[in-house]
Amino acid sequence: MLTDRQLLILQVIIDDFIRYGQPVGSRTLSKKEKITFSSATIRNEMADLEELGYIEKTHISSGRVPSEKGYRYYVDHLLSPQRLTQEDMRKIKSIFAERIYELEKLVQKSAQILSDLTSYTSIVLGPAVKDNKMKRIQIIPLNKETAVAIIVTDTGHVENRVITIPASVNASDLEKMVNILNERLIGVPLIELKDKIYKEVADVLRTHIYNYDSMLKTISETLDVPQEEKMFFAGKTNMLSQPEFSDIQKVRSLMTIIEQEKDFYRLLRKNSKKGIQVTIGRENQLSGMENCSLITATYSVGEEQLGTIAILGPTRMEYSRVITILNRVASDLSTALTDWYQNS
Amino acid sequence: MLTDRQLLILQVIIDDFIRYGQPVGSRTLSKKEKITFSSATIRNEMADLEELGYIEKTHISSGRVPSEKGYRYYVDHLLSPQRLTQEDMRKIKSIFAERIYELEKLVQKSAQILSDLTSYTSIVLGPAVKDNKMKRIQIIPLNKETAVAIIVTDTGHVENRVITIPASVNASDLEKMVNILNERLIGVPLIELKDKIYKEVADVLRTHIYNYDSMLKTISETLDVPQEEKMFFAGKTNMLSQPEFSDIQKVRSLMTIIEQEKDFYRLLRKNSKKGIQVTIGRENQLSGMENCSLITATYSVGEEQLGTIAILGPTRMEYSRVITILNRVASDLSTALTDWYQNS
DNA sequence: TGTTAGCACTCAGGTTGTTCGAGTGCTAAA
DNA sequence: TTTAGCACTCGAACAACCTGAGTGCTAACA
Repeated sequence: MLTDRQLLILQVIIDDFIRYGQPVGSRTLSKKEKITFSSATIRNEMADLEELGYIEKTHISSGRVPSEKGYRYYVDHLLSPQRLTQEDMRKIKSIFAERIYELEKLVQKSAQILSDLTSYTSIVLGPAVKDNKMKRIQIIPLNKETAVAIIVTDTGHVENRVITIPASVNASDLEKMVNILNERLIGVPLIELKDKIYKEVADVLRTHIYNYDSMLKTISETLDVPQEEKMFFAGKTNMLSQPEFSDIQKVRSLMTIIEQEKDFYRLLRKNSKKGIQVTIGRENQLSGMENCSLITATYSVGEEQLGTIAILGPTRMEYSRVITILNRVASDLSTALTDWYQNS
Repeated sequence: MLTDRQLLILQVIIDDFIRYGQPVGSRTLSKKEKITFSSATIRNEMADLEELGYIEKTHISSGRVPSEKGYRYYVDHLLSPQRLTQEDMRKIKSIFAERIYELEKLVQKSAQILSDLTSYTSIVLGPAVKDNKMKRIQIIPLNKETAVAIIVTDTGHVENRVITIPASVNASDLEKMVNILNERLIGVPLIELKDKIYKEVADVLRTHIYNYDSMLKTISETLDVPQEEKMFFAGKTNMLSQPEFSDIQKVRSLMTIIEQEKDFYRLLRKNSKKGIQVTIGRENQLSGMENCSLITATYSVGEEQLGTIAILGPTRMEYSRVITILNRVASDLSTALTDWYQNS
């Protein structure tokens, strides 16, 4: 186990490194207020800390730099709690300044403000459409072959897609079907729609509609709702200002990951456990993210978890500040949404 | 005026520089097949070309590099026409491989393929929603205060927004109004909707609907259609692979512009004259784009111009190839869309 | 008169050597 | 156990030097 003094030194090293981005030497440390012993003592302790894997040297006679293990320990045990400034609070409140009517807009704005506050990149995983409840289905013919299918949910979200209509289906049948669907399916979560149709509505349809079979295809096309939550980015270019990304190679590999979205989405889903999650450097298991840390928090309505907000920054990230901010935004977001859902 | 020999030299210099990205010296030039005279002669000619402002030196004893004026002349007079390879043609055709049902998807795919083909960044300005014609309006109440307003256009595009409903408006009035709007406004371009309402539909509404005045707000909220075309990017990170962007500063300022979208949109609109438009370096009048050129082409249905496709690359760009590709894609896109509009 | 060979000159970029400062580890004394 | 002192290491910054690619100019040539 680490001694108290070692912990102190580890903490001060990481704090300093996060602040200035330069390897920290024993002399610098000895000048810190909290540190009452000499640089030689510090050197001895640092040698031990290095042997244990918490800090590293960039070259043989350099100051020390936190290792991933060091950051991990720091995040788990050494974080000094932060208070938000007035200014920070003001910005966070500004997310909710206007009355919200659309979830997506709110979520997008949150991402924007988060990246503003932190100067890192922020990512928000939006509420999953698949959990919204059906409010209304509408099919509007465009011409002989095609129509627009529209599904409105209880949250005001609108899903729409262009579908093909089999030649054998006529307009009145279509209308009848839409009516039946609207009668039977209100309040059903979108993800369950397809299931429900086959189990409960099929019989009714068969008796009322002549062309039931050829209509099946149309129905299932219509109800093909995207499974995945939308991902909103803000401040993608913020990372370019971080000194660790002065190397164009690193920038490229990171940007490629962000641009691809798919792998990144999966990574975010993995982290979507409740509360604050921190993954550091290679813990992310995505090449190109070796120098990055990801901090995620979840927001919810009542007990139901709705989505994830996250900050992507360099491993040398202001963990404490970011965690405080994320916590705050996530909880404010949850409160606002719970309110909103109750009133609608 | 430039002599034929000077033109030849200018052309070969630019061709070579575009290919290899290195300043071109007289010795290198003298070895080219097309060039039959000695390096000393070339040096004399280059001195003249430099004096006239077509080429520049990077330092006192370096080879020559095209100036913006040089590129401008090259693009206007010296482009050697290119033929597309089989592979290029195949990729372009793949845009139209699947039957298209939604304009936006097609346009997005075009952007993707364009950036693939060129390794530059591509931007597509989508068809303006405001020119689409009204097919159906729908207002679906969510709760006492709010409703979703949906406008479907003849192209299958769906616009939707959440609106507030004044307490004084009741459901049946709302329904009545929607019916009247649907009767009177089918086929009207979205941009004209608001106008039309006040001029032609207002009277009908006033006589049929009790709560006309308080409903005005609802109507105008509903019909507030975005004026601007959507902008689709593809290959944003491609620029990172260009050697001229090995400097992180340049990358940052360029990315910031791309990220902002607003200025960029305006720039693209300025270039939306018919045919191929090339703006080189500072001609773009956007700081951060000094090292970039923008090539745009427009696509249309029949005579009506619908949107713009563009390639953003370094000034040292393969103008000839890009122009050929853009021309091709724009014309194929126009043909496909004209077809599509006729059949619907 | 236009073209070319030759030559002196310039400069970027790579290599090498040097110095400086920040840092280390080790040892011996407190 | 802590600390002062010292020898040592290394990176970064800098100057000196060399090389190669390139230029401009001049004088001779066709």
